[in-house]
Amino acid sequence: MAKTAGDARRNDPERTRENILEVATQEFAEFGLSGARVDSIAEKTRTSKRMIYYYYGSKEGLYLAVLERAYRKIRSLEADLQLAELPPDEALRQLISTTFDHDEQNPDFVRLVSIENIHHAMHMKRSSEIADLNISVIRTLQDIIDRGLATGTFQRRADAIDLHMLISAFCFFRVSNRYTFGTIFQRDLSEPQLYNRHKTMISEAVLGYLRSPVT
Amino acid sequence: MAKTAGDARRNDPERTRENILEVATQEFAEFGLSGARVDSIAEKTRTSKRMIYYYYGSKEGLYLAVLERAYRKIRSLEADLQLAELPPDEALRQLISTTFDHDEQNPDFVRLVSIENIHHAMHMKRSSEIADLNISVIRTLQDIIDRGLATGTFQRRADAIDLHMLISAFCFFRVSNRYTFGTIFQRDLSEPQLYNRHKTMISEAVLGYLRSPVT
Amino acid sequence: MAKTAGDARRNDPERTRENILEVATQEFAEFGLSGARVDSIAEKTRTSKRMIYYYYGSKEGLYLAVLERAYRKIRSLEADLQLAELPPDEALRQLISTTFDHDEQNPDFVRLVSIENIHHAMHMKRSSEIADLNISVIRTLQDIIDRGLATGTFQRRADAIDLHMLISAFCFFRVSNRYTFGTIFQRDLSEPQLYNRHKTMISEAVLGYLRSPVT
Amino acid sequence: MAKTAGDARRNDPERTRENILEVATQEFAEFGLSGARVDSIAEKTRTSKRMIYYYYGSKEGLYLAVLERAYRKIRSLEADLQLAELPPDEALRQLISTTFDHDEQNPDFVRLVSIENIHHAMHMKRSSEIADLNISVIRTLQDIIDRGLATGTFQRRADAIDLHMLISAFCFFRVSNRYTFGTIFQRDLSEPQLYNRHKTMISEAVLGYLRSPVT
DNA sequence: CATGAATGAGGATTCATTCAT
DNA sequence: AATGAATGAATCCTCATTCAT
Repeated sequence: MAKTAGDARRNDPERTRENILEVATQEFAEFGLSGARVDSIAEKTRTSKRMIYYYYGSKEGLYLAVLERAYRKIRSLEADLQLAELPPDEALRQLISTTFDHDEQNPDFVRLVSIENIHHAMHMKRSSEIADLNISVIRTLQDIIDRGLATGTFQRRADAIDLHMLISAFCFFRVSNRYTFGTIFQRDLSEPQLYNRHKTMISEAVLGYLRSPVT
Repeated sequence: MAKTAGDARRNDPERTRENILEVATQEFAEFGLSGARVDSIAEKTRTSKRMIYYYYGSKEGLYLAVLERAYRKIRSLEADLQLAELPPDEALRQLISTTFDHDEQNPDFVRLVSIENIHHAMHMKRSSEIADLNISVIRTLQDIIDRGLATGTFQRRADAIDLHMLISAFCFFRVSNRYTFGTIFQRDLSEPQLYNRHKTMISEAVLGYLRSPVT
Repeated sequence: MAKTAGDARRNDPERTRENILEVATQEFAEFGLSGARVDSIAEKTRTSKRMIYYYYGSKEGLYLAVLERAYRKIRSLEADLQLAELPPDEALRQLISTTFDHDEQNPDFVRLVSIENIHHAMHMKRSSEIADLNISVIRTLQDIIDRGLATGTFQRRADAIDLHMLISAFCFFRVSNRYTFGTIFQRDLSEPQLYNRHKTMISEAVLGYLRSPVT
Repeated sequence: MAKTAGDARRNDPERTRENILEVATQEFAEFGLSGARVDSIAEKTRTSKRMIYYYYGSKEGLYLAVLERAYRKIRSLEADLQLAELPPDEALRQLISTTFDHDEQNPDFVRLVSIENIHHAMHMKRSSEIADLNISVIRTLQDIIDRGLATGTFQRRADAIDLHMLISAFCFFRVSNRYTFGTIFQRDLSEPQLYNRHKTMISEAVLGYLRSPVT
């Protein structure tokens, strides 16, 4: 009997591994590390619980693999940015827009990061892969700041990492705290009409900060 | 055997309840809802596991009580603000400073809110107490915005809730994402020297936003 | 409803613990540490698997408790020996007889010790209780040796621990190696007629050793 | 691609089988039948887990092969003894010395026998090879006894199998119970200085037994 | 002769919760 | 108001073994 192209079940370990990671990503993002159930993950998989242990060794091993995969995605996204040609303020707007959209479109990632913080980033620290995240975004930001100061667009010599935090904080919070914020203020943060308003707000706030003279 | 007045252990249910909540707050903040262990909480308590069930019914009941207690603290803090007399920009700086300091000094609260978001604010929604959180800060902010526009200090008619989110996001993120951010950027966000720099940054960003004309 | 004397199930933790130990002793002696099944032990108990963990924490914890209990029995037996009044050779014969009978009658103990040796006495070493086994038998033996030399009954100043080993070795081996020895030599070592012959043999060998002059 | 003569890895099944047995011997001796892990054995092998099943069918099959190999070694050793020319007591001393040294130098064998006893010699019984162990040592011993009685060196008509047990017991116990004995009496039985003392002791005890008149 | 992928069945352990007093 | 003992139902994980090539 010839192997048909569609019979990937038995012979495509890479696909099996990926399938496990996809399912696990959702479960961990939904319930957290302790809250997620290996049994539940296995059921939603095309394979069995046994294979999860075969490939990832333990629940924590699986969680780490999920985390690494999530960060790998981001890294490639950040690396793709081509902002060197744009004027500084425009480049910054674009960078903010990218971050904003990313978090908005990847609530699983946002939740995984929240979860990892609950665990004191313990797994991330142990991961050589994630720890090495050479955050290219910082270099990009530094370049924007330098160019902005040179052209006089910006007045303030901001620290690139601080600036990244300012941007990230808002983009991240909108998603991470969607539920409590929405409950308290009866406002659905995923409403489309808030989308542009918020993106503008964070952009203007950041630009406002960089433009304002140091007193 | 007569109960003596000093024997508060057996005769002060209020103290016992409070003691349980204190311990539980730390445990839930540290390990999350599923991660926390009732046994572990009980051990650190001056009373027994049985009492937790006696007073709070279930693990979730205890968690909810912890959450309500955490929000109760905040509410009183926000209500204490006396900013009406200050000029708008000064009032805003003070409000931001208060939020900033609060989150910095209450990492347990920040973590509890993160955890509650992982749970889709499900418990918060069910709590009549928390849902009723009469967010006075919004009224305070609205007043500041109005006064700022009237005096010409601000140019932008911002939405008070949006503004609150802008402020909260940064203050909250600094604490909630301390671990992952610290790991990736090798920067300890609790370092004292960052404290003022960050507080200034968020203040200037918000003020910059309000000052800048709408294009 | 008054507690009846017979209703020991719920209210006699000591009896429950003892019951677990009895069953576990048999299972560990029969199948070894890794071979024994917690489920199987639980089934044979008057209580549930959960209680095993409640009382002993883990399979190893249970195994250690079983081991400690086994040694505790021996210790009290050894301490009961009253040999000071007997002539040295008679005292020695009696001591040997006691050891011989003990091992013959307690194959579970012999097997547990064999098992513990397979584990490099790892659990025993960790047990403060067993490690402290103040082996009174050594003092008894030393006294017999000293008296025998004084009276001229013995010619050889033997080391008490060596002598204990000489005696133990034979008594223990008869039981511990019953199966392989029996299979190879087609001889059932538990046959009653071998009992006296073997007891005499070890006695005479030991006495022969002590009596013979050092060359 | 032609197989080269030197590529023994793929082409020497006998060597592969032997390699598996060597590794398995250590693992079974170290952890027992249930304690040993097929995975662990496979990893330490030059081949794969699948080959173990290919050659030995099952874990028990492998264990049996290990056991048979261990006994095969012994048999050849015992057969090599050339004691007929020596005077009876000297022959006995030599036989004891050989047994003593063998056990001392082959702790793996001693442990395997202990393990097999835990399993009631079940595998040994099923093995036609081991069951047929034509214990030449018994004939040797019988010859020594007979000659000793004839020459008047010995007074006691001992049973050859009993005598073998007496000798084996001590030699075996020294190794099999090394760990528990060492722990209880704080004495390292593998110390070189004990070596001669113990060898002499067992020799003198056995000779003392044979020399002493039956009362 | 050789192998990487796959797995069903079981095994140890944990957890929130309740019982009986 | 308070509690020590007890527990059913998961939950994570492991193990010897087989499949397909």
